[in-house]
Amino acid sequence: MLISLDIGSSIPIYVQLRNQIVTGIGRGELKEGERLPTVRQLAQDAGVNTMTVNKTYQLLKTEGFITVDRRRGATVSPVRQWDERYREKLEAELELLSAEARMKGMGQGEFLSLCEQIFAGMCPAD
Amino acid sequence: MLISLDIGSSIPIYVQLRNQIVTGIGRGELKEGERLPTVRQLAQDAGVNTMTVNKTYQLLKTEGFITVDRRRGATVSPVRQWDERYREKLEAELELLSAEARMKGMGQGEFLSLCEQIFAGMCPAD
Amino acid sequence: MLISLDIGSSIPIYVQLRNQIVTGIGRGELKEGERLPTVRQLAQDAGVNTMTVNKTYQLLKTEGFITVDRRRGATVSPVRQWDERYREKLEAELELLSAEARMKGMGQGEFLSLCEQIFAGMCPAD
Amino acid sequence: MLISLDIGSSIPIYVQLRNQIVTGIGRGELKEGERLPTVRQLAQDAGVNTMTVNKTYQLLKTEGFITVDRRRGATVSPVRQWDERYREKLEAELELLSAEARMKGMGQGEFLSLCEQIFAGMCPAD
DNA sequence: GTGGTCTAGACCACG
DNA sequence: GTGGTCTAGACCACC
Repeated sequence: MLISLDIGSSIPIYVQLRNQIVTGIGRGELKEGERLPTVRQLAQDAGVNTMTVNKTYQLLKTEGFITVDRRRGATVSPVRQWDERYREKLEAELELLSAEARMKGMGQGEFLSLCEQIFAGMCPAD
Repeated sequence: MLISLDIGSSIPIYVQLRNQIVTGIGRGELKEGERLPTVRQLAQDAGVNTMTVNKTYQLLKTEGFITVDRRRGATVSPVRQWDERYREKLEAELELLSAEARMKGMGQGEFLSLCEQIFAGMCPAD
Repeated sequence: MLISLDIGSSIPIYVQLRNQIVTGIGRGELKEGERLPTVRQLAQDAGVNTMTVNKTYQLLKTEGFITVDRRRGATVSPVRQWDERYREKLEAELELLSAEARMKGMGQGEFLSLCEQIFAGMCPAD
Repeated sequence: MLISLDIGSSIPIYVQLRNQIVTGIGRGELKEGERLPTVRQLAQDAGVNTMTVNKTYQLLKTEGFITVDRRRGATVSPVRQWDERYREKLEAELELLSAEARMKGMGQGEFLSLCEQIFAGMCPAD
């Protein structure tokens, strides 16, 4: 998995890391049950402080995306059924993206085909 | 337009305001050329400082969503064609949303029908 | 003379007007002794308040670029010798432009040929 | 780097600061990758509020002249190739300066030698 | 330690 | 009456 951070972005580094790992899992680069790099390893690869990676793993654990075991390290959790709060959050974010796309002159067909292309293209193995 | 802020959210107030205004425009509650509330008015309605609203308007102006005129205040800009940077930003955000949806157990059909429902439902007048 | 204002620019309208008139004179579209439009005429053409145009003419008068006569209206003043204050102002502005050009990756040759092209091209009649 | 502000100037303080920093970089007093003073430090040195300096840094960041890193503060960005919008802005400003110089009785030779002297003299190390 | 955000209140330029 | 700027001082997130 390749990590590319955007220093100078307003998004905190630990959130950028979290997003890249989530995307990596979605893409199938990291599969269910597979181990994530150790905190120290990832910190070295990404060139950041171990505290930062630690925060990322704690966040992913809280969100239910990974399991942290003292012996086996961090592993990808199995897929779970969504809850109502997630659904609302997703809808709000899609609404914002849709509004922006409209204001940038993007039509419905184009927007939806992009959504399909990206969702379908993430994980060809599925 | 109703404004609801989540104090205590990690998202800065001026970004929350920006998002709500963008969504409001996308929904058709604010149309092209229409005036936004004055800085002071919105500040009072939302219960925040004028500088916070000012920051929001500056951001929207930089993004090309509104025009700020010394005489008439802020108005909704006409739709513009997107550029490459926006496209990349949109793709990255959709990829992240798709990955999260997958990991929450959401299938492609469900995800896409949600996208369509939200995009189509924004602005019934179109 | 064509006037094009950029509403939403941080530059005040009366300064934009002043700049366009100065550029117009430099280009030779307005010659020494020639009359400028009346305040009301220019205000109508540019779609601004007469007070704004008035302010522009007062500024140009203060700078010595035009003469305002109650009977003949505003006319372009003859060329004058520069003073030390103008020289310093010009140098400061050129230094800023040079610094920006350098940081945008522009070389000396390119910068100077642009200067020459613009200065020479302004007023072919000279 | 020495900062000298003109209180009472119509140019906002945060723009004056921006201009002086840009000129400083152009002069070679601040080199690529070098750190700028912290917001608080510069605020104290210049005798202005931290928010004013903050605004300056935000502006420089938006313009691509500096990078703001949560860890190391602000650093001078590497030189980038200019885009079309910058070119147009530069041309408009040079046209205005040329017109003013003409009306002040400055000849082409004198104007161009001044341009050369200033551009060449900025950064002797190059 | 850094920058980022926010407030309350003030003053000013612009039109 | 509009937005733009600035201050003084505070608190917070991030690393």
